[in-house]
Amino acid sequence: MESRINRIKKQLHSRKYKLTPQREATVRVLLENEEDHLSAEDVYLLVKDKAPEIGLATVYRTLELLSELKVVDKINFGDGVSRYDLRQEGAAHFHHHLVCIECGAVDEIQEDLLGDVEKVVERNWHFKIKDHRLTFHGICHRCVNKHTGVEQKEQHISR
Amino acid sequence: MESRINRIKKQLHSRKYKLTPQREATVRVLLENEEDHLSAEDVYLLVKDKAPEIGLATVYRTLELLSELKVVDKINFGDGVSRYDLRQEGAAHFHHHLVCIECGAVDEIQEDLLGDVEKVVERNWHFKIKDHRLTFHGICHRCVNKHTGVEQKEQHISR
DNA sequence: TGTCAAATTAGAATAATTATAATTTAAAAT
DNA sequence: ATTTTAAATTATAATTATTCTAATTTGACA
Repeated sequence: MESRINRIKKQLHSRKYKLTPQREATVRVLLENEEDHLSAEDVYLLVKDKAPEIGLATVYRTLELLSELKVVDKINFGDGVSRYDLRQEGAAHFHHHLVCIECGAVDEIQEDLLGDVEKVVERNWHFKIKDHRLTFHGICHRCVNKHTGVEQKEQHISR
Repeated sequence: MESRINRIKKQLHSRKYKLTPQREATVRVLLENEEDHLSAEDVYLLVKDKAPEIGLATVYRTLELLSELKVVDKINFGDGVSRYDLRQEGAAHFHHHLVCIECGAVDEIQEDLLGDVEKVVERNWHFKIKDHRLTFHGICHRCVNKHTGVEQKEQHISR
């Protein structure tokens, strides 16, 4: 964990930014909650434990900065809040997500499944791909198991 | 166009909703701007020409309703606003998008390129897919042509 | 025609995010 | 060590998008 923070520190320095105590506390929260998809508000509340004097605006600014550096990705699952998701170190692309329309769980797929699709898109649409966002909406393995076949037909997306 | 509206009308009726004048005006705006990715505010301003007395809240409610019926899809490209995109009639899945990080253009891919990927996901993650969202970020064919090879390396995402 | 539920309206309220102005911090230069 | 300077932070205000509320209107149908 310390080494990971150090590498992020170097990334910041290489772009002439500093790793201030507030920024460090924010990064630690993200590392400690790598599995989750935290909103800025969520991060703020967690960071307050480490650095009670921090302001919400600073958290927003820090997350924005980390986005720029590709340390986190900003993503929106349609519930009106932006969420911030740590990118695997060195990953060229954002990972994929499985959003359960029943229980709301968000699972991650770290493998890149889009290699072939991207080749097709670049060739046929003459579009130079830099990154991608892929999210599947459906029923997660936990909820599938909870169900009989009949009930599964009645699901639909809602807010 | 009229027949398309009629079919939407039937869809509404089958769920016990009415096609009120406000709803019809909203649907017309969406049909007339099928290529675009309008925000609720955009739709509101356009609908006002047809039905000046309409309220913004009604537009939101109508768009929400059309989402439920899968006539439109609600999508967010990360700029803080939800946008509403007409679904091709009868399409089982949402279409894909190409977002240009340089000029901001959003192009559509109507073909479903995810068939194989979805099979893998359903099998390996035991996830029952109902729908998907796929967006590529990169440089569109128009901007690629504007550029020399060198300049292309300098692009990055910003807000 | 009267009744009733659904839909709409204007405007208030809420929630997320960004901007502002004053203050603090910390590195670099003297 | 002190001064300088730019960057960063804070508290708070402002803005923007979206949803809620209460009162009113509409329209199908008994």
